[in-house]
Amino acid sequence: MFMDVIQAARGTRDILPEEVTYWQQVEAVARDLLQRAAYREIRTPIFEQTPLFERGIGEATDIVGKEMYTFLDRGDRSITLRPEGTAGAVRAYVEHHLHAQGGVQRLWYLGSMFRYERPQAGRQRQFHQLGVEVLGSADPRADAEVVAIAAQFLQALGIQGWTLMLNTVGTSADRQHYREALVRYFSPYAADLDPDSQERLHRNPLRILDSKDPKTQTIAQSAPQIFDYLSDASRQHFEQVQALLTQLEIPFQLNPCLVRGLDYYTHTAFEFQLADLGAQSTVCGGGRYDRLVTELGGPETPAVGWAIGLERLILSLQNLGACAVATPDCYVVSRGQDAEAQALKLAHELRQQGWSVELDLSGSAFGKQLKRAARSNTPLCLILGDTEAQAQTLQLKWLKSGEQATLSQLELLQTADELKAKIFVCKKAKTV
RNA sequence: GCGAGCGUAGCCAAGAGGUUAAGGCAGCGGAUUGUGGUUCCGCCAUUCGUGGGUUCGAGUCCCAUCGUUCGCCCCA
Repeated sequence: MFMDVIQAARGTRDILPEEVTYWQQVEAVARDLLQRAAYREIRTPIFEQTPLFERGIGEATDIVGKEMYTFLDRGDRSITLRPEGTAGAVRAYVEHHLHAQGGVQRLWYLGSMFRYERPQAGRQRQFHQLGVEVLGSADPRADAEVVAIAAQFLQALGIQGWTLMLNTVGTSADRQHYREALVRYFSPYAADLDPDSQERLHRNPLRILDSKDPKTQTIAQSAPQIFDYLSDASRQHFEQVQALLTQLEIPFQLNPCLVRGLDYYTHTAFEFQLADLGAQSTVCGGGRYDRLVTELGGPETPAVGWAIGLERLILSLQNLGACAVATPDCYVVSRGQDAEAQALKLAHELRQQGWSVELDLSGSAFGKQLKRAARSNTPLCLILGDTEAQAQTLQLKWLKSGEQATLSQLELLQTADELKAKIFVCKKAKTV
């Protein structure tokens, strides 16, 4: 090439047509499932005022501390590309007084999120999340419903072998007591902890629990458990969630080390993990966040939700094998000026009747065009040459059997519905 | 942000300082000037991510830079 080719920015990537098939499948399954569960889609801006995330996610979190795409716009406002979806959804909920509609609001969203991180497989700077939020219910059934929908979603996509990790982080009061206990427990071992954990001892001792350092892990094994520091109400909530999941036959694994990274979580915390994703095994993370709505200026509103990382989900889906690609109903081949014009018109009219039609534009020999028709996997091929153009006819060719007949163009359009039924049968036979 | 590996055509890939840069897939053209998935033939990188340097000589060595992959941190 003559010039340097400009590449997609670091941590971003193009989703090419072949892969888009997977995205469409995921989106279709999500829409269907969420609609059946009475969730309503919400679309919020891709950027927000920076303080929304600072307040909502928490100043001390890594996301706010070092991963946000923040910049000043031309009016000197601090703007941030959303690093997650919950803050924006809750902001909209508060701003538009959705709580005034009363009852429970079930929302879902799907879109791009942005975090300034080192890219890896399953981790981009621009990535996509599907998320749900149930606002206005403190009932453990809401926690269970949300988890159940995530499980159903994975199941509907044919993803097996996930592990559901479950924990509770209690209320902020519970957590405060627990935190103190952890500091008391870990302090004598401070010198034996890995450097990261030493640093966390006073800043965020809960995080020490999921350190990957072997020595730290050994020490953490006998650390006090959150379960012993829960209030009766918190404990009861967590036990009910577990009972409900058991009743729904959703297997889970209690993981007292599971600590979610965002400040707003209370009570239930959970993660769905997939074995085939390497270091980025968490495909879905969520939990209850009873304090966030008031934090953002709304009325006291308990809430629970999750987000699924679509890139990771699709990586796993691709490991399962190919996704069915939609093939056209028919492929139109033509040669010669009149025939080419008539073929274009025919394709146009067939599409108007609901057909999906691919028109060969190459102008190359019939042999080449037929070759392409065969490769396109379509059941039917229409052939127009000079002879057909003059007689206003066409050759109708079934590619699998090779059976071919002459038909007037008018006749084709009149019997399009019957033919379409036959095409449907051919396609079905192929996919079986 | 830290550590390590990698970067040769649209894709996979040989190449280990000596020079016309293997091979396969895909693509395009032809054998077959109006009929398909086979076969055969031909074409398809003045250049090895980019920029410097070492050398008589660099895809091969060195440095930088960009990208990518893996791990850490963290998260979806």
